[in-house]
Amino acid sequence: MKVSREQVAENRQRILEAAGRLFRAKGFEAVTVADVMKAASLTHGAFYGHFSSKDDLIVQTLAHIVSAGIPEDLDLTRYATTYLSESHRDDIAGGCPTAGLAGQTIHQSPEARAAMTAGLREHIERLSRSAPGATAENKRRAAIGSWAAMVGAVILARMSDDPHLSDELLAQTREWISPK
Amino acid sequence: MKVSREQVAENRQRILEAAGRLFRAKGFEAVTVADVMKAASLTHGAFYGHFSSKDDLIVQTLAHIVSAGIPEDLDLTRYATTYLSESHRDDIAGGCPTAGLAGQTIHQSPEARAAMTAGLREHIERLSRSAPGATAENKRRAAIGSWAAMVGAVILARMSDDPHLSDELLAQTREWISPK
DNA sequence: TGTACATCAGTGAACGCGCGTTCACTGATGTAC
DNA sequence: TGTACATCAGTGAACGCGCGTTCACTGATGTAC
Repeated sequence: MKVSREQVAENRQRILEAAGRLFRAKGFEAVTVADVMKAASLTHGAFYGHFSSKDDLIVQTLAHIVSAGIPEDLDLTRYATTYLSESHRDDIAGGCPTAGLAGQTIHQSPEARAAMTAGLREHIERLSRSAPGATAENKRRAAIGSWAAMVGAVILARMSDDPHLSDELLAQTREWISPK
Repeated sequence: MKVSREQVAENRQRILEAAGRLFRAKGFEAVTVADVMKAASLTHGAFYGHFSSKDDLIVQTLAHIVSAGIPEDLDLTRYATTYLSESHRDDIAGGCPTAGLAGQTIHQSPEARAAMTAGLREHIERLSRSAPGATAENKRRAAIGSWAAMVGAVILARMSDDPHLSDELLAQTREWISPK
């Protein structure tokens, strides 16, 4: 049955939201179109009214998700503390899309990589503003180095099946970034 | 036709080698059992004589690949320079398995994660020996922080579809790690 | 050392399940009068 | 404002391809005598 224009827009948002969480939690390939639609409380047939293909959904989801959740004005040290927390490590579905999806996006479509790259560029710029350093160049270097360490540490901490090593990765990276 | 014992062992090595390169290049899910066997110059039917399932192949491949390629005695700064080089970024199939597969191993079997964790633990220990710092604790912290940054930077550099940004990620992370 | 035969690694066809995608149909929406 | 009808978002069954896995068969290996 036909639904109202607002309902259509809301359904599309629900699909993107569900896809965002599922992709982060399980990875692009392990999530089926039917999974996403079920999580959005729709049937899978309706999918192609919103997106042209699963690849298209991936691109739209990344574009929808990457820029969300970065605070406009952030303090790098405080951000690192939150980012490298155990609760962020454990919240894969709701956590940083870069940590959750960057490794897999390498093997996705050029459009998907472009969406992630746009998010990365913006992320670095925002971090640069509050990064330590006398010159703009030093600030940018600190932003990039810290961001690489944060993303790497969360990925490794999530991968580790040893809780003690996982906690240590987060704590040591936190302390290693801050005194710099 | 039956083949000699040595041939069997050699075939198994070829399968693991081929799987290692293909998994890194394309990801676990995008590579089929037939792809791997073809790359090893065998037919797909022979696969189950060597491994009990594709999941089993993933575990065996990770165990085979993780500890290989780490120099016994390494200098952290020199290692970082090589690791954060453009040629390492571009050699996904032959490059570091952690950078290539850590993000996806999070979603694999407990055995696969255990194999990667074992490699990670060993890697950190080796890096700790040559890391800067007065105490063992400081050395270990530097090793973990540097390793997280290296892995993160290579993943982000490979993900970026902007060659300039990609090069910058490597160069800045290199410089950010060294002066520490 | 030579021969006969049991073993078993590899072959390639086949199976069956799951997933992306399509499509005829339904019925609420929203527009034309 | 009310009514009639065209539109079109969503439904759910169906399709077809690809992939993991199985299996009957082949023929070289390697062992027993």
